[in-house]
Formats: sequence, structure tokens, C-alpha cells
Amino acid sequence: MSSTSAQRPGSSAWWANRPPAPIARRRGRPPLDVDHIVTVALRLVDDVGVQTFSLRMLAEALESGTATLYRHFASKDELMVHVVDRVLGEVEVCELDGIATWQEAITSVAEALYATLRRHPHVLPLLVAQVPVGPNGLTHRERVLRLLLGHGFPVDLAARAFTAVGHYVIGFAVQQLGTASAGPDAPQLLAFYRGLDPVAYPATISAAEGLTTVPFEEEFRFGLALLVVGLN
Amino acid sequence: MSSTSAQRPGSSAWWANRPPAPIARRRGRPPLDVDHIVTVALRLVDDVGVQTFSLRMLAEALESGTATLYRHFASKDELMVHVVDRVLGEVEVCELDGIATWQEAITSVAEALYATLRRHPHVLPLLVAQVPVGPNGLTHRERVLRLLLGHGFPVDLAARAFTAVGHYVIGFAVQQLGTASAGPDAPQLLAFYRGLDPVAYPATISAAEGLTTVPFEEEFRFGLALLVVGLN
DNA sequence: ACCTGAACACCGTTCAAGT
DNA sequence: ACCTGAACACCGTTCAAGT
Repeated sequence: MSSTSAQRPGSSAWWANRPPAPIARRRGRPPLDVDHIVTVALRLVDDVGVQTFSLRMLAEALESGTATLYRHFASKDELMVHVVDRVLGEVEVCELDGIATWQEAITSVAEALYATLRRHPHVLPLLVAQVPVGPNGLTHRERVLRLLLGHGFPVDLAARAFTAVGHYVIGFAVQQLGTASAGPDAPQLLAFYRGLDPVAYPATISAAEGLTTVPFEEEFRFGLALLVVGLN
Repeated sequence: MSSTSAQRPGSSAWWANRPPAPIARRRGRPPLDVDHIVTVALRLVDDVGVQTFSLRMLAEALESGTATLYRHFASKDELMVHVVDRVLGEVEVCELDGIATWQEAITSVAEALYATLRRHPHVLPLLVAQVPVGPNGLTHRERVLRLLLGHGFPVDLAARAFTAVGHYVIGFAVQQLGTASAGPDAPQLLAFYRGLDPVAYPATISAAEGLTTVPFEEEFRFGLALLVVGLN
């Protein structure tokens, strides 16, 4: 019915429907399929992080070789697009129609997305560099836009609101949670701020605690509430 | 006076003041120093992107070898921290005291930061994964916090507001601009949305234009205004 | 016809050997 | 004492050779 070719735009990096699943003939071992590869890849990324994850590591976990992976994915980037969409598929979608106001509904969706991202902090660096156009990303986008349009938002305003809130959630999450493994932790950063030259950095020192020790969820909700209130 | 050791916290990845500049003896060639290395590194990252940039490429541009770079930086990550801080040093700081309201002042600072990030889209992926604690990052933070405290914000609220706005600017920029080189461009994405199944994705299709063709600056300002209005 | 070992052209990092 | 060529242990990707 709908133009299928438009769903597979030029670059295979967006969302490529690969050709028919290859005949698996791996003696004794479970057959490789895209779902299983993505499952294991996500688990590895969650465990060791994007930096350490490699196709060799993935191939070993699958008892296969790196060349075999290229029969299912055109590149590592394309595999990562699938991993991101798998994570987006974990967002718990509650029934939006049953929620009184659109403010509550959009807040609920944003917090559900945030909660999922918190469970996969190592995936966040992958999410910021792409517009998620996998099936789950599309579904999420459609649901939120439908909600806003259904409450009388003009299309332009709905699109802008979706972009603002969506970028806020993902951008905030990657900056707040993406540093979890790499950079300094909160106590170290607090000590760093407190040890600064009090003549040059009095404001930073006085605000040091608020900059470092606010619970993640509360810090996130503060800015989200500002956005939602502003949309009124 | 102030505790210098606290300004060089444990991990050298934050902001390491390297030992005295090494004696340069590179026959005929200009001496290597940190400033020059960072200048050339930034130019290369701007030109070819983070993915393509490599220490070998940098060493060649400096007419040196990769091993020599390690006499100035402990790792590639540490070099990148300097590159990020160099970019933050380009933010044009206007006189905040002369601005009527704190709303105008914080909007002005956020837009100055955004304008700088637009000139260095390839640096953005480096910025999201670290809390910027280089000299320029510290100065920026101090200026904004001082502004808010000076207008009577309680320290906790000032810290939360700084985090919300700062994360919004950087998070938005990386998602809006960081895909410039990699992913699909706006016309491609528009065509993709329009080609979706109209039964499954009616809201996305109707909002397709607003999701893809809003000018960057306007899209950014929309969400920023929501945040600032909400802070009232 | 399908799979994959082995190679290719890289990478960040290190250190023994040079000057 | 300072510098760096060359190596080390990787990486993503490819393809000719296997089954």
C-alpha cells in the first residue's frame, strides 16, 4: 500500500530492512538472526560500554566470526542503530488517553523514556548522534504527536514541542548519565569545586553542592517541568 | 593561596596542568607546545570530524610523531578535554551587568554558547560526555551562577537552573547539529516521514514539515524560551 | 550457495634505541 | 636528557578460499 521504498531511504544507516534472513548452518550452535545479534550486542554495550565494545567481542560471544556479522549488517553503525531502537522499545508506554491533561501525559512519556535511558546509560552516546527512525522511535514519535494534536496544538507548535522535549530528555540524560563511567563522580566533583580559588570562583563554590549532589531524577524533573509549564 | 592540589584532582583526564613545557629541539621546525598542538587538533577535528581524526593525522600535521604527543598529553582523551575548553574559550562574553533583566542576560549567554557550538559541530560529541572543568568552562559557569545569585536566586535554585539551561543548550546542539555530517539531511528526512504508512503514522506525516524544516536557530530558541519563562 | 579464516589498512599507546 | 622509530595489541572491514 504505502510507498515501501520511502521507508528504506538512500543511506542504509537509517533503517535498513536487510534481505531475507540467511540460512543458518552453524553446526550445533544456535542459528544467528538479527534479533539475537542485537540482544547480545545490547547486553555487551550495557556491560562494557561503547568504547570497549567491538565486533570481535560480539562475534566471540556469538561463537562466530566478525565476517559473519557483515551478512546481517552493512556496518557497525547499522548494528548500533538497531541496538538504539531496541532500547527505545523498552519504554513503558502507559495509556495516554486515561490521563487528565496533556501536561501530565507528556510528562509521563518523558519520564518513561528517561527511566529507560537510565537503565542503559552506555547506550546514550549512540542515541544523541542520530534521529531515531527505527520502528520503536517512529512509534514513540507518533504517539506523542498524536497526543499534542489531539489536544488542539497546531502542527507547527506540536512539532516544535516534540523536538524541544525530546531533545531535552535525551540531551539531559546523556550529559547526566553518560559520564557515569568515565568522568569524576559527584563527590570528586564536589571536592574539586570546593577547592577552587575562592576569590575567582565564589559563586561556583557556594553552589557546589547544588551542582553535584542533587538526585538525578529530581535534577531531570526540574528542567522538564520548566518546559512543560512554558508550553501553556 | 587556594589549594592548588584540589585544582588537579585525581584523574588527569579532568584538567591536568602538565609538567614544565618540554625543551623543544625539533631541528628547523617550530617548537611544539600545548597551545599549538590544541590549535592544530581543533582545526583537524573541525575539518574531518571526531571519527576520522587520529593522533597519527595530528602528528603528521605537526611534522612530528605520535610518540612525541605523549610528552604533552597523557592520552588522546586528555587532549580532547583541551580541545573542548579551547572551543568554550571562543564564547563571546557580553557585559551582563548592562542587561536589564536576568531573563535577557541568561538568554544572551545561552545564545552566545549556542552560536559558538554551531561553528564547531564536530566538537559537540566530545562536549556531551564530560563536565567541562577546564579554565574556560569554569569561567563560564562562574559568570552565570554569579548572575543568578546576584538577582536573588537561592543557591539551590541557581544551581538547578544552570544545570537545566546548560544541559539544554549542549544537548540540543549535539542532537541538532551533531548529525549534520553523518545522518540524513532535512530534505531526506522530510521525504522519509512523508513516505510513511499514512494509516500507522498520520500525526508524524502531518507534522513532518515542522519536524524537519524549522530553521536551527528558531528551533533552538523555542525550547530555550520555554525554560527561561518557566524559571520565573 | 553460503560461510569464514586470514589478511588489509588502520588505530591508541609504549619503550628501547637513538641523538 | 630529551626525542622518536618501530613495535604491540588492538580495531572495522573485505574477500578469496573453503565447505
